Order: sequence, then C-alpha cells, then structure tokens
Amino acid sequence: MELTNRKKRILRAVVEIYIATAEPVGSKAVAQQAGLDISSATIRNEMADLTEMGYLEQPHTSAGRVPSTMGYRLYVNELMGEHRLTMQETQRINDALNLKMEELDRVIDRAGKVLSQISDYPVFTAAAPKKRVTVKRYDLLMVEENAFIAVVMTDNSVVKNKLLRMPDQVSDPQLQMLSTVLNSSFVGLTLEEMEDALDQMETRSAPGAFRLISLVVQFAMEVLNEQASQNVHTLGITHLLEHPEYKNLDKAKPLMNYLAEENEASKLPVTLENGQNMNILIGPENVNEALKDTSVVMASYDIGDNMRGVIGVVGPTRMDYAKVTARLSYFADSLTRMFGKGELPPGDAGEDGSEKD
Amino acid sequence: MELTNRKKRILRAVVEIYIATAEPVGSKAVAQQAGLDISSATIRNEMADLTEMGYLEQPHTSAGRVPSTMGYRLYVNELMGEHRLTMQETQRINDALNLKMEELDRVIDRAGKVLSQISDYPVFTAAAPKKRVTVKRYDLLMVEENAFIAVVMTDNSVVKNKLLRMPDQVSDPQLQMLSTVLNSSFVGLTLEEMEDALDQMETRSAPGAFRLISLVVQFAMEVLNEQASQNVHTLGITHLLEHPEYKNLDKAKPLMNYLAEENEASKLPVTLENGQNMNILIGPENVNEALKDTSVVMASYDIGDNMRGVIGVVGPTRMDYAKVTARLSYFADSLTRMFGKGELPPGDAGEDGSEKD
DNA sequence: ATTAGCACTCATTCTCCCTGAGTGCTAAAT
DNA sequence: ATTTAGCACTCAGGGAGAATGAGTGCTAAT
Repeated sequence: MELTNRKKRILRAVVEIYIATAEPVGSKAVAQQAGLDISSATIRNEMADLTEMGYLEQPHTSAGRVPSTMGYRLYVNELMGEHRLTMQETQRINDALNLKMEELDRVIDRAGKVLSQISDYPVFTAAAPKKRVTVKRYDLLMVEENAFIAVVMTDNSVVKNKLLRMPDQVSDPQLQMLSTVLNSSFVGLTLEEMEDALDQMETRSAPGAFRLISLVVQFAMEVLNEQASQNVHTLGITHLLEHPEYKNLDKAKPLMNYLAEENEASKLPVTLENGQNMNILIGPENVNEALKDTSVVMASYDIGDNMRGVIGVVGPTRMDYAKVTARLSYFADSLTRMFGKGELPPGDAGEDGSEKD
Repeated sequence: MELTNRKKRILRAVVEIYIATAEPVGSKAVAQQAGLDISSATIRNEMADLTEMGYLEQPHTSAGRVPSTMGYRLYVNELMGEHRLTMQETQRINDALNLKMEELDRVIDRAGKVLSQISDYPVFTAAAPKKRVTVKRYDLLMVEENAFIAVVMTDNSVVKNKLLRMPDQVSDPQLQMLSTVLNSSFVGLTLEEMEDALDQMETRSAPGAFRLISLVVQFAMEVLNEQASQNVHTLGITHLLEHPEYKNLDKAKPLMNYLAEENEASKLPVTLENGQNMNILIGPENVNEALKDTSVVMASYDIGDNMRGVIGVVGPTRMDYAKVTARLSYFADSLTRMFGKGELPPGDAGEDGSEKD
C-alpha cells in the first residue's frame, strides 16, 4: 500500500490532535480539523489503512486511533511543522540566560529550570566529561600560621580553591617552595599521571614536605575527578504529574524515581551520535526499561572549544515534539553562543570558571 | 473528665496503629495490641471519651478513630517512646557523613539524601543566614595580561574565587596596587557598607582604576549576598508518593510543587525558638496553607561558632514521629559534631570553607 | 466497673445496565 | 473508481443500586 500525501496529512492531524488531547482520536475529529474537505467516512477508510500499515494503533475495537511509535517517528522525521517561539518566550529565555554571568553550572541549572517551566516537562542537563583535564597552575595563599588557601586552575579555565589546615606550622618561604614544586612537577598531568607522580615523590622526599604536597595534590585530583565525571542533573520532575498519562501513580512513580535518583539518571542516554546536535528517542527506542513509555528529546551545545554539554527534555511519548524541539534548539543555540568557542564568554562582570561541577 | 493513665495508653496505641496503617483505628485493633487486658467494649467507651475530649476524631459515624492535632501533640509531647536506631542505620548514616571531608554544603546535601531515604520522607536543609558576614581578605592572581583570579575570603572562613577578564591590559604592579586598596578599604564591611564605599570611591578615583576595583568588589558582594541568603534545599520529594495520603494526585501536587519551588520552599518554617534544637509542627500548626495537612520535624545543628543550620523532615501528619525524631536528632548531633565549635572540622585532607552556600 | 450482645450506620465494593463515541461495512451518489 | 451517507455493532466509562462488613453506641448482664 502506498503512503499517499493525503494519508500523511491525516497521520499528521491524528498525531497533533492526540498530542493536544491525550485521548484516542476519532475520524470525525480529524475530518473537522485536517483542513482537507473530506468526509469522516473517507477518513475512516484511510485511518484503517494507516492502522494496517503500522502508523496508528487502536486501544480497543471501538476507540479512536493513537499514533504508534512508527507513527511518531514519521511525524518527527517528516511531518512535524516548525514551531515558532513567541516573543514572550524568547524574552523569558533570554532573561534567564542573561541575568548575570555566573558560574557555568548555575547558568545551566537556571536554563534547565526555565526550559522545564516553559515546556512542562522534566529536563536533564549533563556536561559531557572532558577526557584530559589537567592542572594549569597552582597558587598558595597564606592565611594563618597553620592554614593556607590552595587555588587550582585547570586547563579548561576552571578555578577552585580550598582552605587547607595543617597540624604543623608553615612559613611563608616554605609555601613558596611548595608552590614552585607543584608548578613544576604537577602541572599538565592527567588524574592518573598525577597519582603516579605523587607515589614517586613519596619515596624521595622528606616526609614533612611530602605531607604538604600531597595535601594540595589530593585536592587538585578531586578537582580533576569532578571535571571528568559525567554530571547529570534533573530538574522539574514534578511537571510529570501535570500530564494525564501519569495521573495513575503507579505509572508515575517508577519514572520519577528513575529521574530523581542521580546515579540512575546518569544512565540517561546523554550521548549524541557524531555530528548530530539534536536527537529524539521515542518510547521503546529508549533502551532503558523505565523509559519504555517515555520520549527523550535532547540537544547538545558547546562549552569552550572542546567540551560539549547535553540538555534534554523527558516526557510521555505523546509529547509536543514540535514545541519542545523548537524551545530546546533555541536553548542549545543560546548556550553555545554563550559558552562555545573562545575560552570563556564575554560579560560585563568578567567570567567565572569556578565551581563548575 | 480526667485523662487517666489508661486513656493515655489507649491514645498512644491509636496513634501508633494509625501511623502504621494509615487507616482509621477501631476498638478491636486497639484491644489486640495495646497490651492491656481489656475488652473492645471498654475501649470503645474510653475512645468515646477521648473523642469528646478532643484527642481523637471520627471521619464518619461508623468509622474508627483518627488522632486529632491535639492527639498528636500529646503523643509527641508525652507519650512517644524512644525509638532506637538499628546498628545498620547508624552505620549507614555514618558512612554517608564520613565519606570524605568535602565542602559543607555537599556533606549536608548528602546527609539530607540519606535522611530522606531512611525516613521515606522529603527532607529540607537550610543553613541559617549569618547576619553580618564581611570580607576578611582579598587576593589577586595574575593569569594572563587581561585576566586575573580574584580570591575572596570572608570572616566565616568561606573562600570563593572567580576568574575576571578585562578589556584592558593589567600589569603586575597594578594588581599589587589594586590588592592594597581592596585590603585596606573594602575589608570588614557588610554588604550595604560596601555598596556605599564603592559609590564614594567612584567620585574620587580615576575611571580606569575604578573599573578594576568595582569588578572585584562586585564579586565580593555577590559572595556576601550568597552567604546572607537563606538557602533552602529540598531533597527526596518523590518519597511523598509512597505514602497513602498522597495517592490522590490532587493532594500531592500542591505540596510537591511547594517543596519543589525553591523560592517557595524558602518560606519553610526554618527557624527554631531560642535554645530549642528540635521542633515539631503538626498539621494546622503550620502557618502555610500548603502545609495544612503536613507535619514538619526539624532540628538544628551548629556550624562553627556562630552559625546554625536547620535540617528537617516533611511528611503527612500521620508520620512516624518517634522514628523520624530519633533519626533526625542523630543526624543533627552528628553534623554538630562535625561542623560545630572550632572554626572548621578536623579531617585528614584538611578542611574546606569554599562553596559554602 | 467491665463486658457481651445487638441493632444501626455508612464508606466501600461489586454488579449490572445504559450511554455514546467510534468503528467497519454496504449501498448509493458523484 | 472514489467518496459519502447510513446503519448495525462494539465496548469503555459512568451511574444507580444492592450487598458487604467494619465499626459504633447502647443496654443489660456479670
């Protein structure tokens, strides 16, 4: 059987009505809104064909039709219209992003929150881990005789600090020395290399000096570790409850728990095929059991020259794909514009590389 | 009518059975478990009395009894038995807290998560704002010719840094100068005082120098602002869904939204009367509308010498108060032991005052 | 003072029936 | 050869009663 143009238009109408109403769609409803001047009987025939072809499904004999995964897929790939953002929405997004140049993760968090609000679905964000982060430089600042601040800057311009406290006293010259050693021997190394370097140092250093060094290096290693780990956050989980498919708590609970558990959420499909910067996974296309009846729309954005972040929306398969993709891609573009290219973004108050996590 | 000892024992039994079952409690059930050898008829009489006195309520004529707010109050104040933590539980708590000496807010976050898990209720945490935080010292670290790192340390030992970027070039001596100015004129001031000082400086400084100063001071002000703001987090909201009172979504939604919205949550009753370090608010004792049918159990813990944090559990009025208070007070004590007294906690890797928020 | 017994109440559950949206098929109309 | 009107049929969802049973309050006996 051939998928005529008219069939496509009908399929599109079914998907859109279903997205709007969450109820199986009958032939009459399609006849009214599809815009094609055709009687419901004809549409019934066409819909029967579409069902046979696998694009539609029937929950039970006397009910309307519901798009199948295949139907959604076709809709997303070919039929979906461009959705325009209203002025109000772009305004809202821009407000959220421009508010103030803050730390990267805060901006993303806020972006996620706004995205979740305007889309009414939960949102997850993930900064794709950077493979080889290294420390670019160390600074040590004396505070009291037995405490100092270690400032560590990585090659992706993240700066972190920690107040370190010692049992023994430390003098200013000692700190100078320490700083020299760190900046010569523990710079440009990956996490593993640092570990090795530290081990080696242990054997051929005075124990006192080594304690100091190891204190700072350990902190540096924590920082690198943090940078290397996939850090997935989910926001706005409660939006799920607003959608009829989750009015049954037994449906909602597993998914909510899945999203709420951070370690679980980290299994979200936060990777994108090479080159792709937008991806839609529909229902069973998700590998994970908990996401069986759930669609995930995600987009990537650039951070600096060689990092990528992923931001995505999670919702029922009956999700307003057009709306969501429009918003999502606008977000991703905006974020890329903010963080992509050139080490760090411009901004009145300068930039902040700290506390990225 | 007098509240005899027997009446109290019956009330206690009713509360505990109701806590366990979430169903109105009948005389028969009480007779079985109360341990007093008394027939259900007698208990019926006593329960009738308790109802008249206001400690119990009857949802409808032919239903069992449910504790009233007054009943819970009495239970919590007088009748509630000590609940012992199992070895396993203390172990779990200790694991969570001792894992590694990290930043304060992470430890608290983790503590909250575990508390939420072992109590099955949402948890909120709040570091009570410190009134007068001031900057103790500034450090500036040159990075490139048009970028430097500002490190700000407050008098409550919080250290924050930010990478600042400039349109103009800055020289090392210039930075030195800047640092001197900052450390002499912008130290020991509160947020408002700093604003004033900055205004004054503007009139009588060279514009170029002022831009630099204002950049750093603005950052310092952000840090102070962050310290001064009540920062409430909520964790484990989804646990609500596990309790029968929220199986009706219309009940669950407002509360979940209330807890999820951070600005809303900040209105949580996170204050404790002077001297108190544990407080229970039962149902209507909560001022807030959204918490009308909800109880809040909270405890405070010390951070350093002059800060207090609050950690609390939110749940239905039918909440296992004994269990929750036991866990909560153990947590609060542990946290106090970790962070209380003496500026910062001991720990193998030293301590961290950074990123406290 | 306590308890057994009994009539009564009422939320909950189940059953059965009805309604109406929607279908598929057939026959007429274009 | 399509398209459409008409009609019989299906079946989920909803509402009305009836049955159930947990629980009560009261009375009379212990």
